[in-house]
Amino acid sequence: MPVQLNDCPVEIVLSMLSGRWKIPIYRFLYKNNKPIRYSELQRHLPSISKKILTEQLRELEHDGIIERKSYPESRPRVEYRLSLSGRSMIVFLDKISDWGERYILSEKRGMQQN
Amino acid sequence: MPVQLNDCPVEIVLSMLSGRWKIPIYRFLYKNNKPIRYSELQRHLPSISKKILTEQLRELEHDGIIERKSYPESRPRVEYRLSLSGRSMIVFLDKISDWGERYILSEKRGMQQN
DNA sequence: CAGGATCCGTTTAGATACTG
DNA sequence: CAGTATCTAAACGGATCCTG
Repeated sequence: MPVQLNDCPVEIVLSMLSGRWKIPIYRFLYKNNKPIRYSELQRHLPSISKKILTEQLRELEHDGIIERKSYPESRPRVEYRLSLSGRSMIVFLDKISDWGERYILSEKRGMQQN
Repeated sequence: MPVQLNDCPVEIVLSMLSGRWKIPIYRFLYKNNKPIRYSELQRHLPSISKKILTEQLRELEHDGIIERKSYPESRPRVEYRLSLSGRSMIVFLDKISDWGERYILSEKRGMQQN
């Protein structure tokens, strides 16, 4: 039997963001703030394979962070964008970023208290 | 060649917290707010093996989140506690927790806008 | 007591080829 | 265009036994 993820909200949220490409995908969708095509994501993340891109998008969609809309035209088109709740993650992502910048600076200075 | 982790601070910080037991360990050290022995951690995390516990502690120590102090007495004793910078992670961990609680509530209500 | 060493199954990422 | 399917390799977590 697998060890179940406990019910700590932090662990649940972190697990939703764990995946090699989820933050890069998030950042790209956040910055552009409009529906983005599958092929645009692929072009923007040069070293990702289709299998992985699709996998990460499916997981983000399953967790309600992004929304997917398919336009089955002669040239099939699929667009992704952040959901409202996904977009609201920025409140803590910004805090993480701030902490990270400080941490990285401290490291470079040799961790002198600051 | 491994794909390098890019220089996004969010990715760096999240990678420091990725590991099955890092948040549970963090929470225990944070809550107690004093040096905690290896065996206490082990008792508090019943389903963790020594190998994994040691691994996760080493990584947290390497990333400057916790500090390790060894007392080589007749009965060897090792204590762990959060570093100052580790303890300061609480500012974003609390935000993640808040977001998670809201997200979980929304999920239970069926994602009605809120 | 607090590990280290070894082995092993699962998960994750990636390369490549094929398809509606 | 936007995926599947298949295969391989590396990372991760865990069980078990050994040790200063």
